Amino acid sequence: MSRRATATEPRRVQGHPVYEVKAELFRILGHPVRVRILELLRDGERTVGDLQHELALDSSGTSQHLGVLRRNGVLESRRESTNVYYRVRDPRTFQLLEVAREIIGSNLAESRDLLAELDRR
Amino acid sequence: MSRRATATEPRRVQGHPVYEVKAELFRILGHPVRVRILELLRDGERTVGDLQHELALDSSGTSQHLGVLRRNGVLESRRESTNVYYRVRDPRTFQLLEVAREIIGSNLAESRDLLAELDRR
DNA sequence: TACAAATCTTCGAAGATTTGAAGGTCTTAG
DNA sequence: CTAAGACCTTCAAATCTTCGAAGATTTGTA
Repeated sequence: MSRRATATEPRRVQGHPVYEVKAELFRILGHPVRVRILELLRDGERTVGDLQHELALDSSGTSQHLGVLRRNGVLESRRESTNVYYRVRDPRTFQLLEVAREIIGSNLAESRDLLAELDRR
Repeated sequence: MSRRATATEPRRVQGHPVYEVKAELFRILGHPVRVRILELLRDGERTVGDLQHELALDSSGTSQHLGVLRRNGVLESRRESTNVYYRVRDPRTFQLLEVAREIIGSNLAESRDLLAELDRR
């Protein structure tokens, strides 16, 4: 035996242990505007102006959040004359949103049940 | 027609629109220590001291991160004499980690392919 | 009761993120 | 070439998060 059982070397991605990269992905998704952007992109690409309008944000805020998502590989964009179209790069990103919704849904159901329980006394 | 097409009222959970609650869940998961805690709990409950040892953290840091996860409904705990055992409340939480891993995996594969592409010139 | 072990809380400094304002770049139409 | 539209960047103030030290609680045991 050359190692203790608990001292497993963590797998790495681009020099960072995987759990850090995962955390970073979640942190990137951890902003309401960015979640909404992803939801708006569920049905396909959209221009910045279009998103900006739906989000009721200014140009700066919209660009900044899109930039965070693009630089971190969640979104990609293409330019068509003066418009820039954004889309989600990996469709599994939507799965994250979907699973999150499910978890939230049943958390809610549980609190409802708990409240009903309390009422009954 | 009583409303414009784009002005849909957002669904709400505990007074917050769903996209905010989703973002919050992701934000909670968006810290390397908290991701590791969840990974350590994949095979069942663990005591605080045990986690603390694996994370190589002090008691304060461990408690604080566990507290964040518990207060937000990701974890739950039970006490057995002086030990507190933590476990993940909803197994779908692991699905989030799993999907994140897949996304990260293929992002990595893509960059590898891109680099190979560049090499070939 | 007094003590030790395990866990939790509080607090302030340091660090990271968000926001909004201002201005910059790029592209096409005229 | 110039103007207008669409998008992006920079910057500093405000806000939020993390970290570590110190101490408080809780529980079982002598």
